[in-house]
Amino acid sequence: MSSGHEAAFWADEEVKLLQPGRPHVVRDSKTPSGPVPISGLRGPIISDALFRTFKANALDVRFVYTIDDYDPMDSQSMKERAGMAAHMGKPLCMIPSPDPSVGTDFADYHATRFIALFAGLGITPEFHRMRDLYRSGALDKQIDLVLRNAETIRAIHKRVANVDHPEGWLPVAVICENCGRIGTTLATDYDGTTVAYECKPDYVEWAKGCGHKGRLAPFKGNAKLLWNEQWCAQWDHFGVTYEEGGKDLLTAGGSRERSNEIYREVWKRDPPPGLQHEFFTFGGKKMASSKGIGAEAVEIVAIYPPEVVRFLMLRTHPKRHLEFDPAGMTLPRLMDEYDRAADAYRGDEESDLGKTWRLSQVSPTPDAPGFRIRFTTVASWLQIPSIKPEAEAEKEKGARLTDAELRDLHRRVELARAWLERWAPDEAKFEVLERTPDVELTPEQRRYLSAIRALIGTVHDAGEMQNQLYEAAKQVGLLDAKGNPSQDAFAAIYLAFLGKPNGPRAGWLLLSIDPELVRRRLDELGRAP
RNA sequence: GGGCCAGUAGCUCAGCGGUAGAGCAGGAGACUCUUAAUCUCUUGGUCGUGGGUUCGAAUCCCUCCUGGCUCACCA
Repeated sequence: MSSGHEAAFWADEEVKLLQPGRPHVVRDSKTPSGPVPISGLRGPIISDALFRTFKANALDVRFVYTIDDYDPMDSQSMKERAGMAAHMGKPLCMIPSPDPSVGTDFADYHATRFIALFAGLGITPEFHRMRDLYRSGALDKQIDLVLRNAETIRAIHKRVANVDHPEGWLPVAVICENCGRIGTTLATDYDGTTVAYECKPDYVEWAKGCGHKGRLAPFKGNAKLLWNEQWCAQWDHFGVTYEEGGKDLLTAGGSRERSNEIYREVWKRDPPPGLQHEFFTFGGKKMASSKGIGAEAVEIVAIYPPEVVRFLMLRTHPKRHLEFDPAGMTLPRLMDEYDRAADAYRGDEESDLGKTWRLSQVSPTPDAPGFRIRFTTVASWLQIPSIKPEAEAEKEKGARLTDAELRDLHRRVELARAWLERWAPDEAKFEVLERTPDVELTPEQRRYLSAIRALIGTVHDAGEMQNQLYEAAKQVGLLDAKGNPSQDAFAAIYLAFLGKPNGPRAGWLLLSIDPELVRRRLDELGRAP
C-alpha cells in the first residue's frame, strides 16, 4: 500500500468516484464508420485499465462495449469512395461489406477488424451491437420515454448547446421505408404508438433523402434515438456508472454535456462520471487515419507487442496529449521507458511506474518481468549477421533464458526488424557497402588496414578478432596520448566498410562479411592514394 | 468565440507546497577488448511572463504570451 508515493496514481483517483457496495458498469463504444487509427485504442485501453483497477479495489464491476452500428453513414471521407455516395445516410449495418469474408456488412467489417485486436491486447469487455438492442426492442422503453419528453429535450439542446431544432421535432431517426436512409428523416407527432416522418432531400448536407412521407411505430428497430438520447438510453439500459471519453465529446457545450443534462432532467438520475482523455498528435498534428504511415490501429498492433501498445496508452496521463510518430527514435525510447517501468515494478509494485507496467500487461495478474535485452542492442545485433541473438543474450545474462525471456527476446527481434525496415533513422542503420567508399584516411590508418589483412581468414572467433584488432593498432602505432589504441584505428575499419566512422563491434562486423570482399577492400584502401 | 492540454537540463519527460530530478545525449575515468559494450563519476536549468497567497511555490490563485488539440452541423 503505502510506498512513499502518496501522489495518487490516475487510475486510483477514479476509484474514488465510484460508490462502494453497489454494482458498477464501465462503458465504452465505437462507431464503425471506417478504419480506426491507433489513437482509437486509447479509450478502450484506458477503460480496461480502469476496469481492472476497479476490480482490484473490490468493486463489483462489468465492462460493456457497444458498437454503434445503427448510426447513419455520414463520413465525408467515405463519401468520396467508389460506390459509397449511394449509401450516405443509411445505417452502417445496412451498407455492403468491403470484404464479406471479414464482415457481413460495412459496420460489421470495420467493427470486426477493430474488435479483433481487443483480445490480444487483454481487453475483454462484453460486446453489444446497437442493431441487436434496437431490433430486439430492448430500448423501446427508453425510446418511449424520450419521445414523451421531446419538448424538454429540445429545450436542453437549445440551452446547453444552442442548437435550434424545429418545433415538433422528435429526437428519433426513423429508417425510411422507401430508401432505407436513417440520417435524412425528420420525425414528428408521437401519439404514443407511432410517429410521422418525412425523408427530406435537404435535411443534412452529407446525404439526400428521397422525399417519402409516412407513419410508423418507432420501435423494434424501425428507428434509432439520436446520438445524445441514445447515449442516455444506453446508460439506463446497462446501468452505466463510469464512462471515460475523448475530449471531442466531453468538451463544454459538447455532446456529453447535452446527454448529461438530458439524463438528469428526463431520467432524473446523475450521469456517470469519467475522465476526458486527450488525443494523439502525429508529428505535432492531429492523427488522421486516412493518411500517414503506421497510423492505423490494425497495423501498429500487428507489429508492436501488446504490452507495448498498452504501455504507450497508459504511461501518459489520459488528460495529456500524446505525441506518437512511429518513425524515428520513438520506438527505442518507448522500449527503454517500458524497461524502466519493469524495473520500477520489480523495485516497488505499487509505485506509479510499477502500476503502469502491471496495467500494461495482457494478463491482469502478470509474472514478474525477467531478463531482457535492450531494444537498441537487439537492433544492432540484427545488423551483424554473425550474431545469434539467443546465444548472445544468454552470454549477456550469464545463464539460460527462461521460456518467457526467450519469447520476449523473439518479440523484440521481430519488432527491431520491423523498426529497422520501416522507421529507423539512418544513424541507427548500417550496411556493408558493396563498393569502396570515397573516404579520407590518414597514412597510419592505411597502414593499419593493411596490417589487419592477415587476420582475415585466420582468426574465426569474433572475440579473438576483436583482441587482434586491438593489438594490431598498437603495433602500427595508432595510439592516443595514454598509449592506448586511438579511435582512429577502429574508425578506419568503419569508414572502409560502412562509410562512416562508427559502427558495431569491429570483430563481429568483420567476421560477418565475405572474406574475399574484406581482403579486397583492405588491399585497396591500405595502399597509399 | 467556448473548452482542454502543454511550455522544467541539448532531447523526451517526471516532480505538483518544503533547499531543482530521471533516461538519453555531452564530458571524464575504469575494465591490460576501441564502440551505439559494461561499470563509475560528472557538466548542464534564475522550472514561458508578470502579479498574488504563504514562513516557504516549478508546485496553489489571477493576468498575459507561445504552441497544440477540440467543440460550436452530425455522430
